[in-house]
Parts: sequence; structure tokens; C-alpha cells
Amino acid sequence: MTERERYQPKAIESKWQQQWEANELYRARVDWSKPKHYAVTMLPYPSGDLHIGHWFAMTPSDARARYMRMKGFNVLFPMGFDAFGLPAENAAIQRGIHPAEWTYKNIERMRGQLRSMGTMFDWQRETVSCDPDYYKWTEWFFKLFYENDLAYHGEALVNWSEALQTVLANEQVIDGKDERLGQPVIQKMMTQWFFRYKRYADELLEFDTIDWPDPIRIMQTNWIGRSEGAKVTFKTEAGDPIVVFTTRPDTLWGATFMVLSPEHDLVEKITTEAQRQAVSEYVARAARETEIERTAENREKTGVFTGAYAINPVNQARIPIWIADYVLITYGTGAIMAVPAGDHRDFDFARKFDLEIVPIIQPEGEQFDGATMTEAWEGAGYMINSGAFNGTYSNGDKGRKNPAISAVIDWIEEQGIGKESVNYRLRDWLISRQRYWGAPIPIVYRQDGTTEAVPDDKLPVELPTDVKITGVGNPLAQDARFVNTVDSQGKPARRETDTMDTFMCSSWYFLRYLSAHYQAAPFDPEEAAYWLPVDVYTGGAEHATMHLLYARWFIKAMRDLGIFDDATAIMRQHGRNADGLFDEPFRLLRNQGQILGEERRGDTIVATGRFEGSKLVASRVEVIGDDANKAQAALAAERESVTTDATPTAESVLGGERVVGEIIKRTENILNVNQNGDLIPVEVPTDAEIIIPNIPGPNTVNQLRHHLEIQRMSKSKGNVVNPDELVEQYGADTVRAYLMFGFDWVKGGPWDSQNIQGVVRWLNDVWELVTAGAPARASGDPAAERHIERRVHQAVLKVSSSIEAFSFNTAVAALMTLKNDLRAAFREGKIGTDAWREAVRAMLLLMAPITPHVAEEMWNRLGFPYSIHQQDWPQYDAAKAAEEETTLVIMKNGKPIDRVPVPVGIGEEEAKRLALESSGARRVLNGDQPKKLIFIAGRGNVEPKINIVI
RNA sequence: GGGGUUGUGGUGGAACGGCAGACACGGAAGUCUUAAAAACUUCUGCUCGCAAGGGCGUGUGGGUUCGAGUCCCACCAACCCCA
Repeated sequence: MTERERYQPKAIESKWQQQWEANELYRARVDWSKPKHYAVTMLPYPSGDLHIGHWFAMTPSDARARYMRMKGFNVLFPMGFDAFGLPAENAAIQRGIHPAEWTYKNIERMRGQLRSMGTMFDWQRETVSCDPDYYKWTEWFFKLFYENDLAYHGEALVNWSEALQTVLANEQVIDGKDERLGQPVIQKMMTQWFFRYKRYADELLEFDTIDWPDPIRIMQTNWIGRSEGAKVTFKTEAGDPIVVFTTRPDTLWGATFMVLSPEHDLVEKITTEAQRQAVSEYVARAARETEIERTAENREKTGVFTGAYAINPVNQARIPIWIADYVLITYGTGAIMAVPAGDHRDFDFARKFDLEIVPIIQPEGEQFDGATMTEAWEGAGYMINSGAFNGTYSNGDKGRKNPAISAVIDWIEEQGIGKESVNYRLRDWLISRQRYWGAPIPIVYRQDGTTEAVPDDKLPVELPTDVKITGVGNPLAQDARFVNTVDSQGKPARRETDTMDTFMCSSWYFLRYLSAHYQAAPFDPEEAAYWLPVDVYTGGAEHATMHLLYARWFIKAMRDLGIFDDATAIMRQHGRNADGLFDEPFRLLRNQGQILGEERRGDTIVATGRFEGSKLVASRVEVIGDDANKAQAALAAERESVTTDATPTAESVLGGERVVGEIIKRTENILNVNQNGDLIPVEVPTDAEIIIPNIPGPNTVNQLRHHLEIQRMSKSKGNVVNPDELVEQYGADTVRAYLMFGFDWVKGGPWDSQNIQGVVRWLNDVWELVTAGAPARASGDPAAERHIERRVHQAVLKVSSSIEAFSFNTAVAALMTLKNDLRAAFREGKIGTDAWREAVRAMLLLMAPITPHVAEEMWNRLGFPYSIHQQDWPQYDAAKAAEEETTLVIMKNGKPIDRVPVPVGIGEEEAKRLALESSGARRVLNGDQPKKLIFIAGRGNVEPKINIVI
């Protein structure tokens, strides 16, 4: 046997990447004669290194885009960088590198890494959100919204660090202190820019025209949090109105006190002298707490009485006004009516501070008494203590669907004390960020304090480059040359020093791809008319409620401001129906899961303790799995002790009974340990002594758990899988194929460095099979050739439908099966030259989207015309895929009992006859008649079946 | 507390309501080799049986159906989001 060249991915991959680029193979150009397909995968933040997670997100998306291209679509599949944000500023503070320098260096490096994937990105359309060329248009959009009443100036709480003289993001605040100096952070009201997000709340609840995963739709719906109810005006004794929103107007008569948020405007005014000190102390304390802390459900309720009273408008009851931190100024009106009998939080509060409880909804057969109730009743029941409404049934539904609520709303509207109202959990979009590395907000403050937008010809407001970033104060606010400017009248004015939320940049980047260098507008309407909307968007589900909702808002706002009018007109000129095409940015959305760190398994532990039944309750657990020799020694010692001392007792081993073995599984604090083949559960109580190598000092159960955990990859945990190393070792095609084969794409899962062998072997086998050359015999055995043709067409169907359904693992599995079939046929040696060449040709085409380099190389070696990526996808032929013979499965009550070979398409009568004649049927029937026979016809690859009902 | 997602061999994972475990990894035995690796062949859900063959199996318990991993109800567990 002659020595053939082995598969060496390194040599071929860079060769083809260069050639594809030189030939502009993946340039996407408008071509109205072809159907378009616009596929986008979420763009990365330029953190400096491409993560295996990027590969997992991008390469299957790339495979699908390549598939669509071979199917005849004109495909646009671009890439860019979401390049503004906090890490660049942190790098500047820590290492003195300018954010721009840090960012562009990272981008340069990541471009190279992205190219190594062998994706079909059209790099001429690359966009970088921190380029002035890009953020000019981000500013322009701000201005557009500002001028059309979609942007406004308002107050919001921020995390303020007095020490750093700056506003911090939530993730920069740890336990109420800033992460850098550990100095206190307080909640402070500041004037900021908002977009009118809520204006589109109802439209954002509509998902009828888009194909998005259910979990995302549900999360967005919950995030928007539409609730129907009423606004009711209470008055203080002094006559100041306090408006509250309630979803339960039917419980108004049970409102026995009111609670204001500590930040509420009226607090200062209504607080009595006697309560003033307690109130101001409480307000100061609330300012130090985050919203999450304040609203934590299991937290002890706190609050202070203001000394003031309000009048309940439905029954004129005089009720005390309290302040409490669980009422948020940002939700609803910042004030609530408290109905302790009907709301568990109000109930807890009332019991704690000994406030009155008046039952107002009572289910059949109950006799509630406010003094003795042990919990609030939030369900259905009859109204009591509610004046004229007594006896009305409240059915537990929300809004107008509840007749009691409906009747009360009508009544309070008549009385002029309230109004039907809809409240949203969604808040307006706060886009101001008090930091340097973002797109400047193009606003100037005139001397009189009013605002005006920077004129278009002065856009972009560029970030000054020679600033010092120290982490103290806002660099832009400290830069006099930036701050001092003139307004449109030429009078001295002050520039806005806040920059924009980076979600603003990422809300429209898929439009900039259309014409990355277009100067006249954010995008070229000619390109937009052809490519929009995005047909497929892929990315992580973690963006469910932020990015994906902002992008939807953005496109709706743009549509209403006429930004797509030109594109719509061009579409119509080309005879395309433009209706509704700009209502949503992404027609189809799919989320991939996350690749987790490699699971630790096989860790050997020595657990000492006492058996309780079959379970060992450990007092000491030592992990020795990191050291293979030590683990072996411990296992050997254990075997020794078992053989020499047949019945180990508590006394036989120092420290009590013990279990030595490999951890197979962990649930909470129970470890399942394999000791010489037996699975023994070991419970690890919190006070157990735990020894983990590499973690010095006494360890806790949590550390043990953490140590054994499947976990997110992070540098600190040392379990990062570096794609560059994998590419170096296996080649890009293997890494691509493994990521597609080894996981359910939607689920993701822990990395497994062993499983990649399957893909390595697959590509080696394919390589050998193809380079072995075609069989010499010109004509082969017709049956064998028919068989391989059938298998090829079955593979065409399976690979196509799998890729379309984002089921990449089954696509690769089908390709592996085809390889196995081809290899078996090759060994049999009954295939002629032409049939063989045709089969191999089809297999390479099917592989091209998944392993683009090796497919191109083999295609080239077989003498087919360049490039494989410009070929048509193999045409599926059902007749060629059809089997001639199949198996009739005979079942008894749904359980298979026998099978007989039958021709495909067997009829019902024939099948029944064969079934009853089968030995399996005769055995189970034992001479009796079946109750019923059910025939299930075969279809596709599914065999016909007969169910014998007995 | 509310909402969501997911529970299938030792592992990753397949299965329009129709033969559960495709395709792989790992493992076992064998072939080749001085040896090892690689490669190849066979076996590999559990269980009873020498075998032929049987029984049990998709987190648990019910239900719908001729037939349930798949649909419905309840429960348990893990994970995620919200509060």
C-alpha cells in the first residue's frame, strides 16, 4: 500500500481563506434578479480575545448562511464590533492606555481570529460602533428622537460615588461600595435623558408577525408588564392629592393606610414636626440601598410614619401615611394605597406596625376578622365592608374581565375620584451615561438652561482624544475645550457631557451593515430596499429583554418618523410588497445556548464519617482527584483494607467509617461516589472539614460544590477553552464541526475535550476516502450503485432539513452516516467510476457549509470547478431516496413483538394478513381473535406497523 | 413568592403521537505490532437465562389514546429570569 498524504488542515485552511478573500467570494451585492437572504449573528464586544462561545454562536450561523447561498439565495452575512463600553475605560484607568487604543488593538486581533473561522463574512461591510463614522449616526438618531418628542429630560436615581465623583453602573457597585476604592455609593436623583419607550409598549407586546422563540416572547411580555386597573386620587387632610395606581380597585374599601416612596415629592411637605427626624433618617438610609435590596420579598419590612393622614375617597376613612423603601418612585406613581387584607406585602407591613386590617374580599364559607387574620386573601370572593358594593363577586381575574373591578372602575369614574388606567412595569429607556467611552449626546445647554440639538452639519460631536481617564469624575465634564461651545445664536453655551448607553449603538447596527461607508444617511435606501428586513438573527438568549427589545423599539420609532419611506418606495418600484416590512427588525430569531467550562469528573475523594443506613454522613472530605498517582494510591489502600479487614467497623479506620472513590454525580450536598463499583451516597454537612488541593486553608461546602461544578468559563476559574489553540491543534473545520455536532445548539452545555475525537475521525475518514481515488472499474453492480444513490439522496434530505431547522448536530450525524455508507460501499468494491464520483461530489457539497475548507480542497483535488461555495445545493429526489423493501413492525398493544420484511407501500389488507400469520402474533394470540387491528402506513423512512389490540 | 426552561444509557445527544437510544464519545474483547499508539472487527440501556427467548426501561404519580419520551394534570429536582 502506498503512503498517502494525510489530512493536514493547517496547510489547506489559510490557503483557501486567502483565495476566497482575493476573489471576493463573499461580497454581497444587491441583485434584484435573485431572492435575498439577510442573516445576522450578534456582533462581539472587542474584549481582546475570541471566546469559544463566539465560535459556538457564529460558525453554525455561518454554516446556515452558506447553505442558503448554495440554495440560490443572495446572502448578506456581515460582522462588526460593538465597541463602546466600560471595559475600555477600566483598561484606561488600570493601565493608562487610551480606550480607543485599547479597543482598536483588540479589534485588530479579533479580526484575525474571526477570519480563522472560515466564515463568509463580507468584511467590506464591517462596522465599528466607536468609529466617528458610525457614531455620527447614533447621534443623529438621538437628535431625530429629540426633535420628535421621543427623547426627553427627566430625573432618575443613579449610583453616585462621592469619593469618585462619578456615577457607577450596577455591576461596579458591590455591597453598596464601589468596586475600586470600596467607598460608599448612594442613590442620588440626577437629570438624565430618556427615550419614550413606553409609547410603544402595546405594540411591543405584539409578536404575530415574527417567528421568535416562545421563552423570549414570554420574557419580553413579562418585562413590559402591562397591568390594567385604575388611578385613584386620595387627598391628604391638608388637601394635597396623592395619586395611586391599583390593579385592584375592588379592594379600595380595605385601604387602611398609604405608603409613599421615600423619594416622593410630598414627603418633605406632609411630615409632621414630631416625625421629621425619624423620616429624614429613613430617607437617608433608603438612599444607600439598591432597588433589588429594597424589593427583596423575604426581607423584613421597614418604614416610618410621616405623622400625616389621608382620606380614603370611597369611605372617607382617615388613614395614616407612611413611607417605606419597598415602594419605588420609579414604578407607578411612587405611592400606593395599602390594602393589608388583600395584599401580602401590605399585610406583613400592617402586622409589623400594628396597623388596621379590614377584610374586603371573602370567599364562600369564610368569616374573616381583621384582628385575627393570619394572611392576606388575594383570591376570589364576595366584597364585604364595601358600602353599596357589598355582595359583589370578585372572580379573581384581572382588569375588566373581573366584574367587581369593572363595576368599581365605572363607579369611581362617575364619582370623579379615579380613572381607568393601564400601568406598565416597563420604564422609559434611560440612555444617559456619565462616562467617556460612548457616543456623545449631541445637545447644548443655552445660557438660559434650555436645550438645543447640535445642527446636522456639526455632527458628529467627536470625543476629545487627549483626555486623562482617572476614574475620578467624568472626563468629558472636566475638559473645558469640550464643554464650552456656542449655541445656534452664537452665544456661549455648555455641551452635554453625558454619553449614550451602548444599547443605543447596538439597536441599529444591522442597518449600518447595509452601507457601512454611506455618507448621506445612516443607510443607503437602495441597499435597505433590497436587503431588509433581517431574515435570520442569531445570538444569546441573555439579550431577551434589553437589546432585543430596544432594537424593536428603535425600528418602530424610525418607521413612524419616515426613515424607511425611501426604501419602501424603491421596494415598490421593484414590485415587492413592502407592507409591514419595517414593523420589526428581525423576522426570525434563534438563540444558541452557552458553552460551559469542562465538567470535572473522575475526581477521587476520601470521605470519612458515619453511615446512616446506606448513606455516609461525612465529617471530613478530601478531594485528591487532581493528583492521579495519589488517587490511585488511595484507591489501592482502600482495596487493601477491604480485603484484609472484611468488615470495617467504626474503630477499624481512624476517624470512623469511610468511602473512597470517584465522584459520579452531585445533587445539592449529596455526592454519589463510585467505590470499587458500588454507588454510595455521601452527604456533606455544612460543618464538615473539607480539603481541596490548590485552595489553601479550611474550605467550605460551597467551595467544594464550586470545585465540582459545571460552570461558566472564566479566566479566574482557569477553565477557559481557547479556540486559537484548538484551531492550531485540529484545524478550523474540525472545531466548527465539533461545535455543531457535540451539542444541542439551543441548549449548549459543558465543553468536552474527549468528544472532539469523533469529528477528528470523521474528517480523516472522509479525506482518506476521497483521496483514495475512484474505483478503476468503469461500471459497477447496479444494485450496489442504486443503494449508494439512495443513501446520498436520503442524506440530502436530512442535511437540508436539519440545517434549516438549526439542528446542526443531526446534520453532521447524517454526513457521518453517509461517510460510513460510502466507505462500506468502497470496501465492497462494486461501485463504478461514475457512480462513485457522483456520490463523492454530492457528499462534498453537503459538507461545504459545515467544513468549508476541507470541502473546497477535496473538491479542487477531484478536478471540479472553483469554488465549491458557488455551486448549487444538491437537488433532492424523493424517488431516488425511496427504499424498495421495508419492515412491517407487528405490535401487541403498542409493544413490538415481531417484524417481517415487506415491500414499501404495502396495503392494509396484506399487512394485516402477514401480521396475523407472523410467529409473534400467533404466540401472543394463542388461538384467540384480536379485538382490533390497527394499520399505520409507512411513510418516508418510517416503517409500516400493525398494532394488534388484545 | 411569580414566571420560564430542562429532566432519555457511563457521557454528548437522536427520535412528524408509531421499533426509544440515530450519530458520536467512552468502555470491553479480538486482529495487526517485538511493544505501544494509530487503524480495523465485534459487543456495549438494565435484568433473568448456557442458549433460544423473556421481563423492565425516557425524574415520580395519575390521565387521554389502539399506541405516550412526545399530549393533559399533580408532584420532585436542576438551571435561568423577575420580584
